[in-house]
Amino acid sequence: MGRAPCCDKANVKKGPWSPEEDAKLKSYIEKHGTGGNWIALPQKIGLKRCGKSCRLRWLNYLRPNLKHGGFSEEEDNIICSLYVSIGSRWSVIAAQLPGRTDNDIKNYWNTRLKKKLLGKHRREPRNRGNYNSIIKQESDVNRRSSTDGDSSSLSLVHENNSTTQQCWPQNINMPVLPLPLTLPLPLPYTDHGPCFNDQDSIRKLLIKLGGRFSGDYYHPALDGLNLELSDGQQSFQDQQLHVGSSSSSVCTTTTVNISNNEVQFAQSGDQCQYFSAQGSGVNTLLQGHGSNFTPSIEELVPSSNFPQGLEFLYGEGMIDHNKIIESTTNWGETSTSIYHHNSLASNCQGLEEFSYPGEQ
DNA sequence: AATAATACCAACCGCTGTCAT
DNA sequence: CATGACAGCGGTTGGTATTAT
Repeated sequence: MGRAPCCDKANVKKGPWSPEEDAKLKSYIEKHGTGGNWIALPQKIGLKRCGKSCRLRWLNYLRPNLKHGGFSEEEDNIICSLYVSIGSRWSVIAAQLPGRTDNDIKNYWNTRLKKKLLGKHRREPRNRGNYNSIIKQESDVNRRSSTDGDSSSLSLVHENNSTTQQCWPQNINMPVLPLPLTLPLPLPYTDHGPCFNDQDSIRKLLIKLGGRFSGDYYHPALDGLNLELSDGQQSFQDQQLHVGSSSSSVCTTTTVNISNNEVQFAQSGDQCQYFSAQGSGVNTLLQGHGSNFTPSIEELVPSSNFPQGLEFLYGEGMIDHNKIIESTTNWGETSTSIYHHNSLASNCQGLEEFSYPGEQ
């Protein structure tokens, strides 16, 4: 038996919210709170909206202290770092970015950051003339000062500091490999055919980008993108994982335990979060491992309870069953990020061997 | 100027987790 | 323990603005 619908769909308004509806919802919640029951809320207010819709509107738009658009470089860094670390756990990522909603971050990632990753020039932020945009501009306190800030993020600065090609955003710190510096060509972006939307492509890219995620750990086997290690090196403890940016004040410790068919992922620090998964999901998650794996990526991605879709970061056979993996994650270390090397030339190194599916 | 293509983002949908009964 | 209801989450869609042809 399926779940009953949360509302009478026939008598519920859908689509964009009007200013009047926003005002009603906002003033009611500010006065009375949600009452812990979103479903009943619209009736109390006299809105012909689904409770879920009210909740979403409040959380994503009307809630105080929300920021819209205008993501800073620092926020870009954090989003990218966390995406690499934990995948599309947008609510978790949003929790690290005050004033941001998961929906906002998700949209931002899907429409911009992913493309930045491949060096796709993105257009100037648009000034949409609708009602929401007006609100947005009003609340957009931290909008980037100019699109230069954005375009700079698209400029590749070689080690000689000369701007050369569009590549990885300048201040987004991506994993780098201990490779001789070779400037990659800009990655072509297209919405058609093999593209970055393909998770496998993303995985390949990030894996190639991510031969090392900790400067404290180095294995010569990682040189030249040889990511395989022998069986004996499957447990990593107390590896440092630096994520964040220089000005971030958030510091957490991440601990992952994989044992007894259970995965636990805990973070402590300014904000404490705890995740765990167990049962068949873990098996699914961990299945398919082989004898070879990539320790550096395992370091990078301490959470083995990746949600579906994150396994692309590992590739096949990179997680071992019943191993206990501990990793500390320090957010906001003095170094810029998870990826340790902060020159953009380095940031782009990993791209050199990246190729699209079907491409040589 | 008209049309098509692209980019962006608010909102919806459906699933899962949690809690009360 | 089973069931139902709700909250929360992530993926997806649809509308609209902007840009390209």
